[in-house]
Amino acid sequence: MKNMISDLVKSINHFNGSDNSFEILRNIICDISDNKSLLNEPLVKELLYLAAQKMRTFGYNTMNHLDISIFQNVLQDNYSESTDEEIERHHNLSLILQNEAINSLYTSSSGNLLDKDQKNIIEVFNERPRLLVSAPTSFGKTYILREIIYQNYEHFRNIILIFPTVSLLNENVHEFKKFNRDLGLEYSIINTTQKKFDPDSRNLFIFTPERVLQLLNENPNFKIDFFFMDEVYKIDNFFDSTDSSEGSSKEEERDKVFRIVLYILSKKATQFYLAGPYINTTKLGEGFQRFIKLFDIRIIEIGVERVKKDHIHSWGTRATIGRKQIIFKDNKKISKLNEIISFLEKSDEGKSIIYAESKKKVSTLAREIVSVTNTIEPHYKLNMFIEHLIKRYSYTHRNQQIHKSWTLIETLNKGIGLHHGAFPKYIQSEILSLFNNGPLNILICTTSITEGVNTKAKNVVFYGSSKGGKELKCFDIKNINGRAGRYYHHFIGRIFYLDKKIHEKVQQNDDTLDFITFSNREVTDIDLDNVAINDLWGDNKARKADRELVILESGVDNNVLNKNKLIDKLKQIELVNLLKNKNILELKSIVTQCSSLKNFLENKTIYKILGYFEEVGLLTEFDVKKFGIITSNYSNSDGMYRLIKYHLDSLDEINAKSIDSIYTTVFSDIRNIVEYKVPKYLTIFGTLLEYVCSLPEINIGTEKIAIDFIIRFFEIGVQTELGTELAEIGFPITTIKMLEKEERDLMKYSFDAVKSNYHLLKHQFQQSLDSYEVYLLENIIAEG
DNA sequence: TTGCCTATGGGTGAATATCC
DNA sequence: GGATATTCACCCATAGGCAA
Repeated sequence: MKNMISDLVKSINHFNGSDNSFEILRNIICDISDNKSLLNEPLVKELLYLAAQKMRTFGYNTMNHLDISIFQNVLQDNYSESTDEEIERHHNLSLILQNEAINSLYTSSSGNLLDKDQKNIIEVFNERPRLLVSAPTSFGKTYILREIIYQNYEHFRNIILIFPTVSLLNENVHEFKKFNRDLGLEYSIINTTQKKFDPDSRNLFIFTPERVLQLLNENPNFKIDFFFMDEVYKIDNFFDSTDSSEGSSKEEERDKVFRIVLYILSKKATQFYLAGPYINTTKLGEGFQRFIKLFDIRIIEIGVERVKKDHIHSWGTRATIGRKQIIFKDNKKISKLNEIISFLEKSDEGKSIIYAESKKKVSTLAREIVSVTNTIEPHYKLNMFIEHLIKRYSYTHRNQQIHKSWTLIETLNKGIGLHHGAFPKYIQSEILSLFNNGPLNILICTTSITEGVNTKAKNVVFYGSSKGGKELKCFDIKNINGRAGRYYHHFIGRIFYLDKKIHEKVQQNDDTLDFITFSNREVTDIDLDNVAINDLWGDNKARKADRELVILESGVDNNVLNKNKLIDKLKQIELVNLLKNKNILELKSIVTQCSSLKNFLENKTIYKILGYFEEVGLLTEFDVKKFGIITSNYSNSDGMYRLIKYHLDSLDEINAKSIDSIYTTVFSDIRNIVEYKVPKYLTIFGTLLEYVCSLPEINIGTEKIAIDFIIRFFEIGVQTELGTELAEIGFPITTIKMLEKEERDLMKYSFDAVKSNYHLLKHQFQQSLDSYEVYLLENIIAEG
């Protein structure tokens, strides 16, 4: 304790603003603050306060509930006339003045106290408004964003904020609504492409890259003043391969969307702010360097974390945690994990995330851990949620209720959450919220947890040492580590390594982020289609020229091809030619089939359309069959049951492994095929069909085509206006489908009508919904 | 979907290193 | 020098890729 104080004094004196001295001082502050018993000491309080003020990192004082008043006892004393005391008094007075000076300097115009690094970023932006910031998780990147928007309110009329996932959109919509209201700003906050907006007033779009593309397609000349892109490393698939475990084939990877959106917006808006964690800005690829130069972008790299990270070597026979030690009884990886978990549980060391390498591994690990974990106290909301999962997703098969073999249910009952990309969005976010604010203390997850979602975990345990089949990159490891301890919640985050290789790898820093559009490397055809020839380099220029020639010769209107930016233009041309050569009668019948959902479903039009894609080589015969069966099955009101039943029928034994794999497959199929791929193909088809029909030589009226409605039906899975709105906010789709079937009268209302008359409809809703669903619905209504 | 094949990673025991 | 810890090499189970 005495050592700690003298170390603290020494480090305060040695602090000179360098990363190194910052880290040393931070480690001491965090170590002391993490040990609450030391905090009672008035001297410790004063020193901690001074240290944080000196670092201009005010979060530490907020977390320790320290402010200048801790010095007041000295001030309020009646000083005698002795000279020493006067000096002392003088010293304290100047301390207060100094403190006030610091605070007013670091208080932003919106009234928030900013850390030194945060303030610096805003100043740099105001000097040169194109910025790339690399900063660790929970550094406050969106906090800075709000400050930038506030300071530039006058000339930021239309703003786009880009986040990688829909759940992040919802989180940020909430925050920005509050920001907009609290500071009296006049932005309309728009997060879906369906929502109408007035281009001449102030708009704040909070979109995924896909939604940005759609916005730009529909409003090609729309003026954007400023945009923000979070997790900007996603433009480079080599750098980040988190998505590849999703089972998506190469051509579906998302990096292209990020690249194209960043390319288009950079050319459109003069001001932007790009952010991402752990980007080594001294090792940017050739293409990224050109991008920086071309757009005159300033780079800021924040290397040091605010939270101290304890890296705990757990691959050997023992693990040392501060002064405590675990001596492993067994050398098996799984038993070590169990020992770590029970250590953390017993010593009340906070919430933990366990990293597993695949969805399957998440379930198997869960099953092995659950047997040694203690049962938790009953928790009202958790129980409601479990009841709901059972009610909506469990069925009886061969006289067995399948949820009894569903690992998720078993683990939730024991206070363990599972998290991976396959679960429906609302299940993912409920599990996260039960982990962050509820009774779940352990979360077993894949890289899905790094998708920008914030958690309150203090510990991370590396069980998995790869990602799907692939090797974890240094970047991935850092990103997962970033979840250990959260600034403003913890001083220390712990990372347990069960594999030495992972710990070695995290020390290296050899990942290179590139923007291949501007590089000499071979880019994809889709990149070529969306980039101006003058911006390309190397062989890509010639490739683009060749393609342009083919496109020109085809005679197909380029504006039509541009509407679907993510599909190879040459393939689109092939499709146009295919449709052109069809018999007029066949085209007419397709148009009729697409005129209403009823016709579409009755004629099994989906097979015919997917068949066209097979003809041009975008799909295989197997895909067409599979996509067709799954979408048709799911489009029924008992779609979930049909998909699960299909797998159950071919099952020889009901056990946890087989049931888990059924749920994972069904959930993944719904996300991948029903909600993503099929709508994508239908959208292209719709565009091209309308184009072909409008050609003078064909000339078929297309006014009746309702393909947009059909697409939305598949994409969201529901039919009514109210259902669509509810689905968008994150209400369970299975539940909406049930309501659409059983409560037709109720579902005829508009969302606004339900909102304002909820007290009258309440009873009717309660009859069909389970208590968790009622809770969700009431939350949605309360939030408006 | 199914089944085969390959790559991977975990477990095991022997060999080597390290510590007292 | 002995005991313990760590590393290494090998084997096997398994998951995931791939093709029909």
